[in-house]
Order: sequence, then structure tokens, then C-alpha cells
Amino acid sequence: MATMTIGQVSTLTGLSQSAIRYYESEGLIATPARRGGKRTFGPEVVDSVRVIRVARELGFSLEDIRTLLNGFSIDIAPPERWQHLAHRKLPEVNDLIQRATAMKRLLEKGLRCDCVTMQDCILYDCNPPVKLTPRQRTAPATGGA
Amino acid sequence: MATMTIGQVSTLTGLSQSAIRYYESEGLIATPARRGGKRTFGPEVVDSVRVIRVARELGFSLEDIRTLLNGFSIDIAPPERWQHLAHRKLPEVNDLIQRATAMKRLLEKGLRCDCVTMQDCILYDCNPPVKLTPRQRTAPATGGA
DNA sequence: GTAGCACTTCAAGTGAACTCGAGGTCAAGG
DNA sequence: CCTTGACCTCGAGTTCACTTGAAGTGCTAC
Repeated sequence: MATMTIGQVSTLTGLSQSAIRYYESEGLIATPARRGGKRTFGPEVVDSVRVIRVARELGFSLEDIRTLLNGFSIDIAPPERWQHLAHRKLPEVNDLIQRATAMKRLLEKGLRCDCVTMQDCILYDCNPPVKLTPRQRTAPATGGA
Repeated sequence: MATMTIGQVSTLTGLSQSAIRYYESEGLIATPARRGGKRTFGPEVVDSVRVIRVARELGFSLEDIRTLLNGFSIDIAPPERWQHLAHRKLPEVNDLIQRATAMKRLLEKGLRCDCVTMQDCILYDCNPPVKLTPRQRTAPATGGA
């Protein structure tokens, strides 16, 4: 029947045992059965925990994730189910992708130019052909001191 | 000469005045000149603050951002300049884009299926043709009480 | 039967990133 | 001169997401 201890879940997911207990206490994962007081997890919890991890890394709060994971009772009309939430979350994720892509381009541009700081790369049109030496236009912002 | 008060910067960037002061105290933006004790910002600070904001939303810590923004002295050899950091950050951003794109697909899939929770969408192959009613496969995880 | 280990609970602590409040300053307007 | 409003500093408080620590439990091995 392949149940797991919290230690095994921790190893499989890369999260600490205390983090997993915390997620349980916060209602992000279902309260597992206990055997002799100890949690016995089914294999599906590994997926749940991984989902939580990815969503966290994407900037979702645990509050958000709880709602996304728990969905709604099936007694509630379809438009209120998690699709509804997905619909609300999608623009956020799209936004994030947009911003991340912009940052990616900026970083890639940074690899090809002579700018000393990120601001320079943003504020000056430092495309490859220009080839200014950094000295020609540094330290305009800081002023004295 | 178009200098700005902190209130104007706050309005233009959408960040609170206290957050802007905090960024200054943390060395993320240059210490602005004071006129009668009050900060007078040049227009470039708006870009800086916006960059900080985007980077924060992408999950960079202030520590990371400080380094990205401040770059290094031009006395330091080219490989140590911000390009170096860009090079280290790029995989992180690419990773983020990958994960965000996966999440986007999941959310989009969620809009087209009958799953009640996000887990269901991940754990079951709930592609449109399958058309299970949710009842056929809910509550497998929780077990008793 | 006792040592060891992985687990348990619960409360308190931590670090990051701000936010808030108190008390004070500065320039303009009535 | 006095008020008003936007700003100032500094220290303490808050929120989130955990982590840590203390004290205890249950099973296995010797």
C-alpha cells in the first residue's frame, strides 16, 4: 500500500519535515492518517507538496495556494469551482511571464554590452554597435559623496 | 532641472514613501541630495525604483537587487562586472519562465476540464475528451477524519 | 529494560521586507 | 505669528513562511 513517513516525503520533495507539518497545519495538504501517532502519507502527497513548492516559487502566497488546491465543494455551481480561480490567476501568471521575459532580455543584453550596472543597461541605449567604453558615461546618478 | 520630492516618486512608482526610504537605507538607490532636510530626487530614480519593483516581483531578494543594481567598480576586471551577475541570474530567470509557463498551461487546462481542485488536474489525466464527472474520482486522499 | 532514532506537539524565535507611530523640521499661506 | 502639510528620523511593530527548541512517544535492536 506504499505509505510514507514524513521523512520520506521530505526526502522526495526536498522540503523540510517542519515545512510539511506547517503546510498541514495551514490546511494546504490533507491531514494524513496516523499510525502510532505518526503521520502516514499516501503517494499523492508528493505531488501536492511539489505543486505547493512550484507555486511558492512563482510568488503565490500560501493563502492563494490553499484556495487553488482546495478548490470548492462540488455542491457549488461550476463557475465557482477552481476553474474560476484559474481564470483569475491566469492573468497574474501571464504578467509574471511577461516581466520575467523582459528581465531575461535585459540580462541577455547585459551580457553583450559594457554597462557596469543594470541601471545603465536600462537607462542608456547600450546596444552592441554603440561600443562606448564604460568611462564615457558612468557616475551620472550618484552625485558627490 | 526637474527634481522630485519623495511624494512624487511614490506616486510615479506606486511604492510607498517608507519603502523608498527603506531602499535608500539599504543602499538600493543612491542617497539623494537634500534641500532643507528633504530629499530631492532626479528623474532617474523613477527607473531605478521601477526596476527594483519588477525584480522583487520576479522573486529577487533586495540583496540580489542591490548587487545587480550597484554592479562593480570599473576598476575591477570586466568579467567581474554586472555581466558576471547577469550570467549567474539568467538561469534563474529562465527557470522561473519555465515554471511559470508550466503553471500557465495548468491553469489553462483547468479552464477546460471538470476538476474540482488543482491537484485533480495534475494527478488525473483530465484532458477534455475524458469527461469524467467530478464525483467519479473525488476524495481519494483525505481518508477518514 | 534501556538506548537510539525517527517521529510527535506546541510555543517561541527568525529573517526579510516593509509599515507605523511619535515627535520634530521646514517652507508657504493667511 | 501660527497653522498646515509634506517631509524628516528612529525605533518598534507587523506579516509571512517557516525554523528551532524543549519535552515527550512509539518502535526496534541489543
